[in-house]
Amino acid sequence: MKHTLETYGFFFGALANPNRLQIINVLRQGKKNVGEICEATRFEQTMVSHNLKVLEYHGMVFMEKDGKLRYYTVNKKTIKPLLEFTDAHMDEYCCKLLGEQHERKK
Amino acid sequence: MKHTLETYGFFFGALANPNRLQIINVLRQGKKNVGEICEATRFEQTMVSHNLKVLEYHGMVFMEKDGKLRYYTVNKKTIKPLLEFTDAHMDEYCCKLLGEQHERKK
DNA sequence: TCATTATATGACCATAATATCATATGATAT
DNA sequence: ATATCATATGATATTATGGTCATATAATGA
Repeated sequence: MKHTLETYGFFFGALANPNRLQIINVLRQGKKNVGEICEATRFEQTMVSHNLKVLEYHGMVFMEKDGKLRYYTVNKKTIKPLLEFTDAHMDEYCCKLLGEQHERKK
Repeated sequence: MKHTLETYGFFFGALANPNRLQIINVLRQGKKNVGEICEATRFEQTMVSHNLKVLEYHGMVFMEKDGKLRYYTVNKKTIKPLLEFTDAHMDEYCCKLLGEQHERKK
């Protein structure tokens, strides 16, 4: 751990939100502008913009202007292995626990 | 992504807290019981127990009873590469941004 | 059995995160 | 210059998270 604990916490916090994860997921299919992300997710534009800002700040997505459009791409180098790795962990440890006690409140 | 977005979000949320990260960090040195974790972190016992529960739920730490003591170990298989990977990402993308705009409120 | 030590649990309050609403900026075209 | 479209920003209300306090459980020993 080379950085402060706050920095790590902040970083993981960016991934701790299902809506942001859905945006990431949509971007894994390829480059998309904000409108396309809204369409794919059925999220409001302002919400998407706010969350893209968080993701961009943490280097999880990159932005590229094209006229009045802004295209976003996911940082595959980071996101792909991070999620694959998390998948593997969940397969082994997490899912067998879900539903036991700690069920997240709706 | 094989699991629900909520599950991933919940998982990363467990890592989105500096105190939990500090507990993890202490456990990386080796197996410790709750009292030893309190001593090492200077955290209150109840706070440590609450946070250990979260970490254990997500398979990030394991627990082993020994008399009235409960020893915890970190799940190195998951935590070590996850943190190393995050380090590498931060070296490249994150730290150069810190302090620019999104500084976390105190 | 009772006392003590170690740890966990539940309730509560303060703080932080989040989506939404209203509005602003920026780019293009007319 | 103004209208329009795409996106961003700021404020606010609501919800979620987290630490603390009080208390419970569990194990051991006297």
